[in-house]
Amino acid sequence: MADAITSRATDYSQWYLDVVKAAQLADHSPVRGCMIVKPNGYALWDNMKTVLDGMFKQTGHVNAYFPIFIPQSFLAKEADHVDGFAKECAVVTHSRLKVNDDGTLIADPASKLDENLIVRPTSETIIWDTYRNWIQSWRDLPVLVNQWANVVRWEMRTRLFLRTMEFLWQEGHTAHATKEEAIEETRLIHDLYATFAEEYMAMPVIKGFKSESERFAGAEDTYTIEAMMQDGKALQAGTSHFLGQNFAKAFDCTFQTKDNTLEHVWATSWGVSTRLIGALIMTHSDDRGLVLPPKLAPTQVVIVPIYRKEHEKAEVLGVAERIQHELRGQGLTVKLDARESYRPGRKFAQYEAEGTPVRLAIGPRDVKNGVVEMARRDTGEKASVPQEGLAEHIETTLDAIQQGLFDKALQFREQHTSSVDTYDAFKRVLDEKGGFVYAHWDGSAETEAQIKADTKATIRCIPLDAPEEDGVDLISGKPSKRRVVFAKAY
RNA sequence: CGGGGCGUGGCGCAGUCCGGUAGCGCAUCUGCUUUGGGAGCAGAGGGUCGUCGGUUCAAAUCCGGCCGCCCCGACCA
Repeated sequence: MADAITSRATDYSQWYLDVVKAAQLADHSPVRGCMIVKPNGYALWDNMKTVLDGMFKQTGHVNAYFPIFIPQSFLAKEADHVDGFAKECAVVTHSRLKVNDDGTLIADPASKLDENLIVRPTSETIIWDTYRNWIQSWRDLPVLVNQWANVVRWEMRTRLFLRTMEFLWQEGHTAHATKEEAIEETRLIHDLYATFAEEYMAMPVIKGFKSESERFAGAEDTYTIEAMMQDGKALQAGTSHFLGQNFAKAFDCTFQTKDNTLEHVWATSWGVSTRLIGALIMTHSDDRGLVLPPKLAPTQVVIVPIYRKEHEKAEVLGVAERIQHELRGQGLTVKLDARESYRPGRKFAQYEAEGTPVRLAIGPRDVKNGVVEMARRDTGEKASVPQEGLAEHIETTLDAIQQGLFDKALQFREQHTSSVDTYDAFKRVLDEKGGFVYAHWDGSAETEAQIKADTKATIRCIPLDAPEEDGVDLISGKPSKRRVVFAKAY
């Protein structure tokens, strides 16, 4: 391995799980491949949801909810969609159990369903079956609906947060009168996801669209945001799909236009999932545990009181409570950890593992001097700070942490991004350095498949901002107009 | 489904080769002393060793079947 990738990366999986365990985000459940999201981890998801939900609503979207069960026949209506999802569906075939004479339980043969139900792997089909009835006229459009839900995909191999059998997500499903409007919606959400990733998660992303082979099953175009994890592998963090009229045609969803013609509606769908928790962990964490961006951290500031004697305790806790009150008054989330069963050092280590951005320690010395000790999770820096004007100081620090995390992640990505012109160089860079590799591609599925077979790298996206540049395909030698991003991916 | 590995208190493991009736670390509980970087000491609780069968005076250990899990490949937000 090149020195560019730390030793941590060679054993990334173990390290990653250690971090997760240390922070008590989740455990493996008795149900294979499913996750238990513990309160700490769920608080993080809650914060992400709140921000995203606000962004959706600001852009005119509304929430709704559709059934978890999808009739099997629905799935068959869009050919590409079936191809993509048929192999990973949980199927409900019976409606009740029966206790045998010997005490064993079986699915009651008498309760076999007339038609199997699929546990949704995604909701396009049942939603478009519904939209057919909702949409009659151009006056009914657009439909801008989002759903917060769980979905199930029967994966062969799972990985905590990144690929679980059941996961939580939001899925937006919109219907429009024109192709242009649907594409505009697709791009709007794509931008929204990128903004969320960069401004809230402090995770730089590359915006682009997918090659045909990586496209969502049933989409005409898939826009993606791709992030780089600390081991140099790519993670698809969110996708926004332009579905054309595919689902409208499959589900016969038409509307009457102003010109009194009958047309199929244009569609989009888009989603992000609990995979973002994994993305956040793998982007910022270090060997001491999680590092959370202040804008999403469930607790932004933790206060650890330190004292020996009873009179010290009264003084210290008095100041600590006053500071907590002040900071809360400024809109910060603050936790005062006054547990007496644990010593300060242990608390320090605990909140470092949990990723709390700012820690304040207050002891008799600080009380006497009118200061507190402030420690930053991202840099580990500790400083003595006056109690006077503390809230402003902390707000400034939180902003600096938020920005610092983004800058650090961006710098890491740039250090692990290469540009190559020959297949030999491509293979060498992937092998020795990893990361993102910009290279020319002739647009053929053959080249793409060949590269994947040889190197396990895939085209992560065709970047939107890639400049026009003449070049030749790595393998075929055919002309190419711009570079695409290759990487090994999760 | 192919190739490897593993099932022993809540978690992580040793013991298996060479059978003798289960142990270590962490965690938990009690008490005392501690508290500015993961406390110390003393004591306590908790496991029919994945499962079924076989061999044996005796099985976590040997033999056979089954079940489950993990890692690597094909599938994937």
